Amino acid sequence: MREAEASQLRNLGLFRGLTEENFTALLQAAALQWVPAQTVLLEEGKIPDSLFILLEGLVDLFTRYGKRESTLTVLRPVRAFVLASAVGGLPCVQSARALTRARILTVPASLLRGMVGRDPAFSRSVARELSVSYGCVSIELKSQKLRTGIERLANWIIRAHGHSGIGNRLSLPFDKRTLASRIGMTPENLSRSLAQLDKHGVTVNGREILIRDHAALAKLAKTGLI
Amino acid sequence: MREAEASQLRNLGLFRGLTEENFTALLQAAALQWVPAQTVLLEEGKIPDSLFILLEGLVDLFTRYGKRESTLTVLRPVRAFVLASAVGGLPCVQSARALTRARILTVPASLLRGMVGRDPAFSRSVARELSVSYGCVSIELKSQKLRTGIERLANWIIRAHGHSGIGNRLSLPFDKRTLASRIGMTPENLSRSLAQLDKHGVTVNGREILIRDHAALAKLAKTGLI
DNA sequence: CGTCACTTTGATGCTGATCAAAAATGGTGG
DNA sequence: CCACCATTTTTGATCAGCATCAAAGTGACG
Repeated sequence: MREAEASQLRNLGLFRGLTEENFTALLQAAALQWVPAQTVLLEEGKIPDSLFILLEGLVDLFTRYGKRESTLTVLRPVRAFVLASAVGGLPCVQSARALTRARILTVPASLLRGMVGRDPAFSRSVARELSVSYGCVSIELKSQKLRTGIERLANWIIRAHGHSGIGNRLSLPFDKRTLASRIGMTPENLSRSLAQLDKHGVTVNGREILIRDHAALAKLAKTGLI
Repeated sequence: MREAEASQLRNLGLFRGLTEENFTALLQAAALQWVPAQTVLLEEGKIPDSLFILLEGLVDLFTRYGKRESTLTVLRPVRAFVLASAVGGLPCVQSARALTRARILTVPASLLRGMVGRDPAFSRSVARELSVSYGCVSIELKSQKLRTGIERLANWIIRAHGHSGIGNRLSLPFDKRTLASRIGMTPENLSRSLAQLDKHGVTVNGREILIRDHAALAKLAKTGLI
């Protein structure tokens, strides 16, 4: 593992409280790999035997229902995932696949469960991380129940701009089909909604998004509510 | 506190691993009360200074968005809630109100946070409880994104029948307006959907539900998927 | 027995899904 | 560098699901 990666891991909320000794043990037991795009990392319903940590690339957490499919969220580095299942020993509630080529670290779940019992600081971190995840899914659920498609889109753009925008510009990190699924609409409707955003201060050109009028967009998104 | 209540608490997954000493300390610091129906217990966005435990009655976890409102879930006893916010020290992502007269125990969040650091068994329980909650919300989100209204209704009936059905009968535990909001539809549509269920082996009469053909209902709900 | 809240029913319209097909895009090999 | 192909995206037409509005029916309770 590269130096930079180890220090990124160390700074991850989840591992910051870990003793040096436990952190070293964790790195010893962990496996590092590059996986190609579209690699399925784990499947819904299975109990994972590892915790996954995304170091580079994007990972899609999705679910299937018959022949329909929906992406629940797209993870960016550096981020641990399936923590709830790995620590709780519970079946995964979603599947995961690499959306791009991705660098993944896997840590044996048994090791983690042991550490949670022994290292109080770590168990606090785990509880905190799970709390944050819980909050994120809840917010997503609220968004799905209370907002219309274009409102969810506006919100997504504002949040995406918040972490990867440059000036008043934003470049879509993945294709529109995935974005549509992420937001909870069909690709056709996403296309139409993006066109509609012109009336709300946003210009779209391919994957490039220009936020001409941030206030108008925020008004559509009803930022502040929820 | 009554004997029965204390033992119910002791058997709650969250507290089962607690040392006798810590459990006693927790009871010492806790406050017990009856609250009337409609009491707002906590509001979205605030950091709760207590963990709540529902001992009797029903509690509605809901959210507002402008003038719209949606109930995210209805809790039954015995169940702890806002654990994520209380332990993580994070703002609540939903509001809570008593749906009926309810018996509520509150435990200072500071006490809990201390225990999470000191008692490894308890921190494991917290992590497990949070994992389960995370799973529940995720399943709810998937249901919302992938199922139609009547499918969600069928699923709700099957699950409700699972925990409070008697024979092939089920009595709605709260009014239809709340159920509609819980499932994610309008009261009008719930009414129509309930009527439609007749074609799927379910007879509805007021709050009484008769499942004539469990297989047909399960087929509609597509149990097994997800 | 009247009032009030809840529920049902009907009519109508919007939001978003589906189907079909054209247009744009991006990658590949000649 | 260009032509070709596959894939993604857009556009248009149509349809289903669901919300909204209005009004009638039902039931609980003082």
